[in-house]
Amino acid sequence: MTETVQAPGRGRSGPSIADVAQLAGVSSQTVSRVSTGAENVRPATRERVLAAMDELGYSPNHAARALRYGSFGTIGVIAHRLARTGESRTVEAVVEAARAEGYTVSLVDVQSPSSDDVTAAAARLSHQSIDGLVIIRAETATPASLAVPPRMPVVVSDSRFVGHHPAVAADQVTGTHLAVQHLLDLGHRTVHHLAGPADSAPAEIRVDTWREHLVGSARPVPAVVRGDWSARSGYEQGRLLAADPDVTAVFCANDEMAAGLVRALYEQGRRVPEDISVVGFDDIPLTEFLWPPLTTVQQDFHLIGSRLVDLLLRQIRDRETLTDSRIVVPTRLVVRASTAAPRG
Amino acid sequence: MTETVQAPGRGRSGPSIADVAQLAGVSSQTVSRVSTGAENVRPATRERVLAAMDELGYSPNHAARALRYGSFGTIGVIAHRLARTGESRTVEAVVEAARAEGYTVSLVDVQSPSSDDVTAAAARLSHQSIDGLVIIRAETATPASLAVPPRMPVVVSDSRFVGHHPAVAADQVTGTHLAVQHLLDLGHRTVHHLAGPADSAPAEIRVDTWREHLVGSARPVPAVVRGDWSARSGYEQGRLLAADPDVTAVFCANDEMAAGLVRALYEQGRRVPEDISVVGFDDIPLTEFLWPPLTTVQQDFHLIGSRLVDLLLRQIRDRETLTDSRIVVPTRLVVRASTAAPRG
DNA sequence: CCGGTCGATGTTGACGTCAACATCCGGCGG
DNA sequence: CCGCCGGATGTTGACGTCAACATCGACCGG
Repeated sequence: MTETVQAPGRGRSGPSIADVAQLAGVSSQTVSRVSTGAENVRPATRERVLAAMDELGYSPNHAARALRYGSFGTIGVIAHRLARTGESRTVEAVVEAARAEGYTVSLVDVQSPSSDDVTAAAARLSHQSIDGLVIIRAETATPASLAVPPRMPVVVSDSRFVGHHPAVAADQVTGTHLAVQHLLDLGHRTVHHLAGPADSAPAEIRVDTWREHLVGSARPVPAVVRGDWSARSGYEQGRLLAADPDVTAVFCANDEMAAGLVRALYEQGRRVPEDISVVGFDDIPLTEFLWPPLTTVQQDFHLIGSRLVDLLLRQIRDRETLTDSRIVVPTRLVVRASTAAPRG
Repeated sequence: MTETVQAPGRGRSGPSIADVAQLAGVSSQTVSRVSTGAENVRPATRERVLAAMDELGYSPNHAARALRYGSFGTIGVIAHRLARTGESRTVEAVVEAARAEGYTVSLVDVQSPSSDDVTAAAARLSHQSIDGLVIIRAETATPASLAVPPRMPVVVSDSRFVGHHPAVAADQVTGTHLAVQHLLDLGHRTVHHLAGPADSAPAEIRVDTWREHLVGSARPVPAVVRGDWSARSGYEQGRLLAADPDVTAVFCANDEMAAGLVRALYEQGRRVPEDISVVGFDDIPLTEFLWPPLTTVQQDFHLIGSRLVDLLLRQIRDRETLTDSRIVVPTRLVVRASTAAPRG
């Protein structure tokens, strides 16, 4: 397709293999052998070539190698709102795992997690010579409408894509069950839910699981309250919930909203956990040092990141077709001080 | 699964310009013209080529273009501990600004911010065909020992590199002065400092500025207390500080340590701000919703990121030499509820 | 001393793209 | 009716690298 004009070439991109060859008085192929670490080069020759490389500051042109090899040593990562806790930790793990395997990472941050934006980003990245693609949180995208270039290995951190693309996802269902059951076990009659935005897939999984659990336990199901993941939205919804005397336990879809909620509750004179118990989700580093320390569902973002890379590299290296693969990374409940039995 | 039958002589990389040309019944050069948006192609021909591209799922091979043009449309980013607030927000801004200019980002996360690791990462990235390099927080690296490939445009988010590389940095000096002066203005006799690790350049700038300010104001200078940026380290140091009755005001080098510190103080029965005032640094999103909401020095990571890209692209596109450039991004003090006049 | 062998090194071509130049065609002025 | 002109399209070669094959030379056994 028609593409934007390239930024004007940077001109000479340094010395080439030929320059080194000339300086060392050998053929370019010998230089190539040295630079790829081939065995069959006399030590004296190798020394001479290395010296020439050093003198000229030579380093191999990756574009040429990529062209020759048909592979780029690069994986593309599409993320949304990179600065968010889960995203940045997952990306960090992906970058780390990729490096351990000798790959670099090309990163794109999409404005919205919609099919259109993700598809566009995938197209952009595939122009950028990548060997595979990691999509972190496709959120509002649907398997049907998300298009990735044909033959491009892909992994998605979203279990809805099972059957379309290999997926790695935290076990949010179990995590949610644990959180809700924990609150019921403490004696709460029911559990309110401060959910993430409705266009987020993980948010919806948590809502659905929360509802199922309550229904399955024959408890009343309160109306869902919505935030947008931010602490501020948690604070705003908290002000409303604080006014409702029926609320004794709130399961929040992430820790930041939980933090905002807790503050709003305090400001309205409702103590945590004495009056209202609160559970978060994610276990971000600060959670333990909030007041009170937050009971939360821990997600292992680091493991998710490295599994994503595992699965992608299996496709890239072994040409495996893994569309049905699904790796579920366990979650666990970390009980701290924000939950307690209801009064009376 | 059986792997797909290889088209003769081709690996995983998709159809080439030649395949499209054959299908459309034109020469490869005409396809190239269509794909670069050249004007001189008859509309009917263009249509035929576009249809062929579509049918084959063609997209240009970036490695070949990069080789041809000597430019890659990619900038390299070296970060340390990507999941940290400042880093991830800066990287996000860099990615966003880069995309707006038509560049993608290649990301490396180094294990340690030392000269050796950063130099190695820079070498690795330069093998990866990048047009320029952004180094976020070189921390323990020194200008003398940090080596980047010759002719490679570089920007560093660290003012110590002025004179070696163009730099963009938050105005930490002013931020620190504001924080310390704010506490002195409230009537505190002096201000303690919970610093970051000694091998971090920003941490040292804050220490030095804090000390200078106290000396300049003829106040006693307490011993520096060291954390490692984590909330846990703030908590641990907070337990010690809580035992010292002379402590009435603490300036913390980041918000996370401040959060840990506040919690430790509470646990030891010292209230914030009634007994001890606390100031943080960064203004991370949760700061406002801690209890009490934290007075802190706000850094504009987003602006830092976009300025880094500005400065880098000026070098890449215009071949400008900017080694003496330095952009200082303002910081400001956000006063919330964790600071007050000392009792009595 | 000679053919043979094997390791070191050189030569050629191809990866996909695109700029420069070459060619081809229709139309138009003379 | 011819030749010229300009736009559309085709052909060639080069970007830097490396695999495959070619060559070269020294050493070895007979």
